[in-house]
Amino acid sequence: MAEPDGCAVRVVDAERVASVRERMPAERDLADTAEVFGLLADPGRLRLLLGLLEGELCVCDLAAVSGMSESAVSHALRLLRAHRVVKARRSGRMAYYRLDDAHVRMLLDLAVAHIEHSEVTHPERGA
Amino acid sequence: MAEPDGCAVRVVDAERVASVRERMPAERDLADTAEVFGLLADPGRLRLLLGLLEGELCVCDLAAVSGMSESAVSHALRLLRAHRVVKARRSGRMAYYRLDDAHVRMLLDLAVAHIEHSEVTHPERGA
DNA sequence: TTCATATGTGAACAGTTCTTCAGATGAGCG
DNA sequence: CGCTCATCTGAAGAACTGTTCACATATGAA
Repeated sequence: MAEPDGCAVRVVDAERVASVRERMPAERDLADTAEVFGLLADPGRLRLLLGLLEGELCVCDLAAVSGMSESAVSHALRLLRAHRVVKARRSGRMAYYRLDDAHVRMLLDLAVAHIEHSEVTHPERGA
Repeated sequence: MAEPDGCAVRVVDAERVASVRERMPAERDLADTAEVFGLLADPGRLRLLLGLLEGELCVCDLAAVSGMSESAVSHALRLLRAHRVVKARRSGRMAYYRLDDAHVRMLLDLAVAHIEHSEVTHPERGA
């Protein structure tokens, strides 16, 4: 206890601060979580992942679906692959990608639900 | 139908592509969603928001909780405020912030649940 | 093998983001 | 009023990100 923490930061509610800091996840978990959110923080990658929600697609179809160049898609997929968010299945010279992270799928489902719901509550935005 | 879309992209499964594109949310919704994820894609902001999960805190306590400088906290809070993720209550010269977005709270809860769960499934990471 | 095709990669560039520093604002106190 | 303290802000620089272009790899067909 009584960790000085190196920072000369004033504190108002010391008890709350201590309690919140105790529950704060480890730095590594926070970084991992932030990274996952970061993967979803790009409209292009979001389009790719939403496209994969219903099943696997090959790279060229993902390009068609997302409107991105095939190179951009390949770079994006490499990033997603590196984080085990998608998985590739090769068949001949084609590569079929699919979602491979249940947590990310939940986040995507939640996002879709939110978008659809906001189309109800904010119909002025139109389709 | 038969939109050329300007892009000369080959397509393998034209039917799937058409179906997926039909369900694809509007560009604006995708951009909004990506922005929200982007707000959560930073360990510092994540610490601030997790700190607010249990109730409001003033800026200096948020700095203590997150280990960030008060200036960095203020900048982060301004960003979150601009996106209506947090809300400020002023009392004298203090500013008390609290979460103000049910959707973001859900995402945070989901993240916390995932972190706690992964501590069970990957105990080697320790606390 | 040679060719065409599907995907993957590296380098470079533009745009964005995060932090810090210095100072501004604004409230309370004497 | 002048002073202090809590918060906010703008500017500047470093670091990161996403895209493009050119090329590499690899598979299947001829």
